[in-house]
Order: sequence, then structure tokens, then C-alpha cells
Amino acid sequence: MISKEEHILLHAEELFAEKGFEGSSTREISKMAKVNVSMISYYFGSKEKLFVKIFELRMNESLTFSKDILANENLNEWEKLMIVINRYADRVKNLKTFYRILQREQLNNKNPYIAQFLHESKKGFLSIYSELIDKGLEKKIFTKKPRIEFIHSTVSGTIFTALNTLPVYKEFFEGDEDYEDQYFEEIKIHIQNILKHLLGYEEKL
Amino acid sequence: MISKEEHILLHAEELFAEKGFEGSSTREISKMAKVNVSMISYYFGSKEKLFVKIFELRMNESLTFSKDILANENLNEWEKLMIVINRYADRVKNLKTFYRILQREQLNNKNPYIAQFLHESKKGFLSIYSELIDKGLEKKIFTKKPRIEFIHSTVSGTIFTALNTLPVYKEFFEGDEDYEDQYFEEIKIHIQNILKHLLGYEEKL
Amino acid sequence: MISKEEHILLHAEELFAEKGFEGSSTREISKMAKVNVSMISYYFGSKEKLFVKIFELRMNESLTFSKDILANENLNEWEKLMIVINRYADRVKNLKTFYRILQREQLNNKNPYIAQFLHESKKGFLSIYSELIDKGLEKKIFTKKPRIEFIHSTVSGTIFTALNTLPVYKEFFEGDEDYEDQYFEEIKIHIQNILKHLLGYEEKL
Amino acid sequence: MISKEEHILLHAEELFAEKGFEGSSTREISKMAKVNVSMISYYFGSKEKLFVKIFELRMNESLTFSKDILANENLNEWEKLMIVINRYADRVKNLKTFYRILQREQLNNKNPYIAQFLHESKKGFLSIYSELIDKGLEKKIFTKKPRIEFIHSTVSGTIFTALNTLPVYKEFFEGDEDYEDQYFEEIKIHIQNILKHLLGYEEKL
DNA sequence: CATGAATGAGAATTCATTCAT
DNA sequence: AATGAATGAATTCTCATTCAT
Repeated sequence: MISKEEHILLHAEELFAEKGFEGSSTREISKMAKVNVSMISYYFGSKEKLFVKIFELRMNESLTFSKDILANENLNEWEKLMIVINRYADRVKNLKTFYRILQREQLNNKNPYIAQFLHESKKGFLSIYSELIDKGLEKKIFTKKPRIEFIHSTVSGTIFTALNTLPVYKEFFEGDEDYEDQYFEEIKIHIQNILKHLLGYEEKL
Repeated sequence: MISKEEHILLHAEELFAEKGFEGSSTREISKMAKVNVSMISYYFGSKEKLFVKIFELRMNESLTFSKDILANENLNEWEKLMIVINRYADRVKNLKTFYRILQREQLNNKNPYIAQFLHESKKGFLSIYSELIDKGLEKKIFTKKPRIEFIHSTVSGTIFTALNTLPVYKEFFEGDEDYEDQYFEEIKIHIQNILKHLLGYEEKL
Repeated sequence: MISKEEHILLHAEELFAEKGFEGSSTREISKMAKVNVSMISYYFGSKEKLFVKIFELRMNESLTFSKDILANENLNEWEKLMIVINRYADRVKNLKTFYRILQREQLNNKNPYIAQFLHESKKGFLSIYSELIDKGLEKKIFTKKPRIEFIHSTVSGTIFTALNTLPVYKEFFEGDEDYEDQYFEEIKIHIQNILKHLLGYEEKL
Repeated sequence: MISKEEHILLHAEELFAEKGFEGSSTREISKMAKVNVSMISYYFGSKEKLFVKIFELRMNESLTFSKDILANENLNEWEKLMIVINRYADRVKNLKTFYRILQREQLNNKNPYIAQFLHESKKGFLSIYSELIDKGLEKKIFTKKPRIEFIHSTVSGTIFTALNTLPVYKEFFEGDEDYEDQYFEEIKIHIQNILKHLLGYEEKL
């Protein structure tokens, strides 16, 4: 059974994704969640605190996301990198709603708490890429040393642009109903292909 | 000499970039532009019309953007592609402010006029990529046929993510004051590198 | 105990009667009703909806007004006609405030909903007059057949002009404080007198 | 050749008739008259002074209206009364626009100058009716002495209600395009008929 | 714990008028 | 004498939040 609080939160996430923070009114949230307006202040303190709560919820879900992978001794660096990126792509696809909010917030830089969050999260990815690539080079799995920023810009950028532009792609290429799912699978391979090239990685037989 | 109308428009662009459409109040715009609040309605009709005006202004600036390049008979497809992409990257860098607004509007889909604009603009890029790549393949300049969507996702995504994440990169890699300009020059080469790989293009000596 | 909503409505009616819709500001209404300005939007949605609400309230009060009289088998057509007109005159006198608004709205034709309302209401009176006079002629109670429009113009016109011009009459003829009440009683007899003449009706002994 | 001032005035009259004083903005007036907004303040001082100017213009046109008739020794009182009333009806019909404004202003009582004007005008009619009826009774042309207020209420009321309700009449009785002109001619006879009855006047052969 | 009526600050816009030219 | 750009007061309405129950 879902709690009333969570119920509000999920509807709020949806509305924030669609209309942004300022564009979403507490009235509309409360109408969608079919609760009284005052419930938002009651449960979360304020509209802004509700917003932050959504962030915390989703971000915490992915906190332990990569640590275990990095620590796994049965995987080599290329495999680890692929798992991190594939999981990331899946996550973005599955939490479309939330990642819309996140992208907007990246542009906003308004709420300092969230800004900090995003900042750290990005630095986290940069560290992971740094560590994996350095180790891979040491082990000679990788033969080229690219700028980490480029890796990040291309990986994240490709995933998010794919997500945001999908409807246009679908129309332009007259895709069927499975287009989206297929596209997201193939884009992982596309990224993998690019990374192989950038890192000079050769799959062994 | 800059007109009062243009003066307001430029300040509005800045604020919209920073806080979004809903997040920017006419009061604040007028305060920034040091004019009376009513001037916005007076010159533009409404806050929304001002917003659209900014769009029209910037988009019209880039209307004839690519047509002349495609028509140029002295360039081969690879060269054309590079020029289109490099110009795009430069433009995004130079009009940072506007492209923040544009990115947000991509997420919003609220104003139907602007939504249409963006939609067409994207389809325009897809056509250009399609045409150039097909011709390049015909002429055997390119040896691989990638999905056009992938090209678009990666090119646009890399540029925009670079733009948005630059402050984080700068901090993480302790970049100096020239970091930004250098980064934007190098990212063009990075994209070029990826495209060479994806298209199977080999530079002739 | 009167509700806050009704309280606002009554004060608004008064102000609308005095100054018209456009001439009455929400601020002034709220000041008169001693409530916060936002209460008007809160309770009624908008100033205009409040206005329409007043109309609906007063018009609904008089909906069943005439039907029961027309159906009464113990009254002849002359008696029915007199009751309809006398009730109308009384109503106009008792709801002076509302009928000021109504008269103005007749001149305005702005709000389509209200325009429709008034249109139907007038057609209702024309039907009643038509029916009663035709039946009265059939039964030979009436001996002359006047144009229904004339009956309507004269009956309604006399009542409303009396209402609007009363202060002038009172001053001109130096009426005492009972002048108004007496006048309204006598004007009913005056109308009756005219109608007897127009319909060729002879009271039987 | 019409002056610019008069040009504005006529367009303003039209708009005031349609939307009332508060409902008509100087911008709209200026747009209708195809002049700059500031012209209204420039020529008339203010919107309100323009409004009063319209009143003065139309009222002055009818100032000498009745005096000459009353003084005419070749007409008896009944004939004079008929001329006064017929002219009034014609005037109301011909200056529909202005009389819409006037009727609204009767309900408003806002501008004290205009209120005074209307007050005096009505008292003027009451005097004329008084004088003519008293003299007619002296001369035994009239055999009944009605209340002057009733005469006024019925005459003015019938004319104005006819004017305002004509569209409804036309629809209800499916009148053709000449309906309005015919109606206004017949209503004069209708009023004459009523007055004969009220004054006990018998036409001599 | 939960509600919903009520609040007042702030939003965008329209308005009549003024002022420099 | 005439213009039109510019003004700031006032308008209606929406908003997040509070408070009594």
C-alpha cells in the first residue's frame, strides 16, 4: 500500500517533469493527486521542499549504483565501463520523468542544494571514468588516452539527446511502436562503438 | 545606438536563460533593463510574445545558416559536414544564453509555436545529415553507413553537454581562464574524430 | 446566518447596480464587503462569474413566476394578465438594485450568456401576453386585438421609466416620503386602465 | 468637411453607446477614429470631458426643440402634444446611438454634470406636459385629468422600450427588413391612442 | 493527524495621461 | 498645432501558505 505522502510525491514528479517547478502550481499538484492543497505544506513543509524530496529519493536510489561494480574483481575495466554506462542509459530511460526534471535543474542552478547534488553527481562520473580509464591503460586494455571530459560529454550527451529527441526521430524515420525500445538498445551499442574507438579497445576472442 | 525595445529584449534573454520563462517575472526583467514594468506589454504585447520574439530573432539569424554550404560545389561532403557542425558548435558557444533557453524549451513543449520551431529545426539537421552522408557514400568518400539518429544524438548531445557541464569540468580538472575557449575548440576535433570513425572516412594526403 | 459568499454577492450586486460592471472594481467590492480582494476569485472564479452568479440567482427566483398563474383554472384571462403584470411591477420595485443591473445589461449586450438570458426572458413575456390575449379574444372577454409588441413596450416601459424617474417626479411634484410606495401602487392601476382600453375589456358588475 | 475633433467625437459616441463609458478605452476610440491616443487628451482634455462634450452637443441640438411649438398660436393643445411626442420619438430613433448612452447615464448617476442635465431635461418634459394638459382642460379639449408622471412614464417608457427591444420583437414576430421603420411609425399612433384615452380627447370631424 | 476556508503578496496587463519634440 | 513614445497607477487574478477546527 502506497502512503498518501508518496502518492503526492509521484504526481508532483510527473507535473514537475512536464511543466517545470515554477510552471507547476501546488493547486494543480493537489488536483492531480486528488488531495487538498494544504497537504503539500502539511507533509513536505513547502513546494520547494517537496521538490528537493523528489530529488533525494531518486538520487539515493542510485547512490550505491556504481560502487559495487568498481569493486568487482571479476570484471575488467572495459566490462566495468560498459556496465556503468548501460545501467545509466537504462536508468535514464526508465526514469524519464525524473531525468526531465534533472535536466531542467541543470539549466536552472537555482536551488543551491540541488545544484550541489548535481555537481557532485557529475564529478562522481568523472572520477569513475578517470579511474577506469587510467587502470585500463595501465593494464594495456586500452591503448589510447582520451580527455575524460570528452568521454563524459559524448556519453551523457548522446543518451540525453536521444531521450529528448526521440519523438522527432520517430516521426522523421516513420518508426513503429517498438521504435523507442529498440532505439535505446541500439544506442548503447552505438556508444560502445564510439568508446572502443576513443579508448583503442580491441575485443579479444 | 540600441533601441529601448532591443535593450529590454537582451536583458529578458539573459533572465530567461538564467531562470526560465515562468521563473522570470516581468518586474525583474524591467528592473534589470531599468525600464518601467509596463514597457514589456507596451513593446511586445505580453511576456509570452517577448519570449517568442527572442526566439524568432535568434532563429532567423541562423535560417540561411546551412543552405549556402550545402550548395557549394567546391567542397566535398566531409568538408561540408565539418563546416556545418563547427559552425553549429561556435554558434552554441557564442549564443550560450539563448541556447540555454532553447534547451529548456525542448523540455517544456509548452508554447506550441516554439515547439513547432524546434521540431522543424531538428528535422532540418536530420535532413542535412541524411543528404550529406548519402552523397558521401555514393561518392565513396564515406565507407560506413551509420544511423542518422545516432549522428544527431552524439553531435548535438556532445556540444550541449559540454556547454552545460563546462563549469564542473573546469573545477574538476582545475582549468585556467582559457579553459573554456580551448575546450570548445578541442571538442570540435573530438566530434570530428568520432565522425571519421562512424563514417569510415579517411583523410587523404 | 449568511455565508461569506452570499455576503460578497449582495454587496457586489449593490455596487454593480450603482456603477455598472466595468465601473465596479474588485477592490471596491471587497472593501464594501470587508473581505480580502482575492476572495472574489476564490469564491466565484472571476469578477465576471460573480456577475453572472447574481444574474442566475435573481433570474432563477422568478423562473416559476408565471407558469402557475397561467395554469390556474379559476382565473379568467384578464385576471391572469393583471396578476402577471402586478407581480412584475412589485418584483421590479422590490429588486430595484438588480433591475438596475438588468437594464444596463440590456443596453450592453456584452456578456453572451446574460444576453441570451434576457432575450429568452423577453420572449417569455411576449408568449404570455400572446397566449392570454388570444384566449381572452376567443372567449370574448377582450374585444380588441392590439399588437403584442405595443403591450410589452408600454407595460415594461411604464414600469421601468417610473422606477428610474421617481426621484425627479418626487422633486417636481414635491412628494412626501410615502410618495414612492403610493406611486408604485397607482401605476399598476394606470397600466390596468391603459390595458382595459387597448383590449376593449369591460369589467362586469 | 468634418474636423478631426468632430471625427473623434463621432467615433467615441459610437463606442460609448456600444460599451459604455468605462467599457470604452481611449485606445479603442483612437483606433476606431484612426488617430493617436494622445489626441483625445489633446482636443478634449480628458476622456471624461470628451464624454460630456458629446452630451452637450446632442442636448444643445434639442434645446430649442419644443419652445417654438408651444408658442405657435395656430395649433391646439392636442396638436402641440402630438408634435412634441412625435418629434421626440423620431429623435430617439434617429439618434439611437446617443440615446443608448443617455439611458445608461440615467442609470449611472455618476457624472454630476450630466446627471443635472438629465434631471433638467426630464423636468422640462414634465413642465410641457403640465402646461399643455392644463390648458387643454381649460379649453375643454381634454375631458380627463391624468397624473402627469403617468403620462411621462408611459410615453418615454414606451418609446425607449420599443427601441431597446426591437431586435427581440423582430425575431419573435419574424419581421422583415422594414419592420423597424414601420414599427416606429405605428408606435407613435399607439401612444396617440393611449393619450386620447387618458386625456379623454375626441377628434372632431 | 487532517482538513479546507481564508489570506495577502505578487503576478501580468491595461489604462488614461503626459512630455519631449 | 500635433505627435507618439513613455509612464506609473490601477486592474484582475493566481499563488503558496496559514490557521482554526
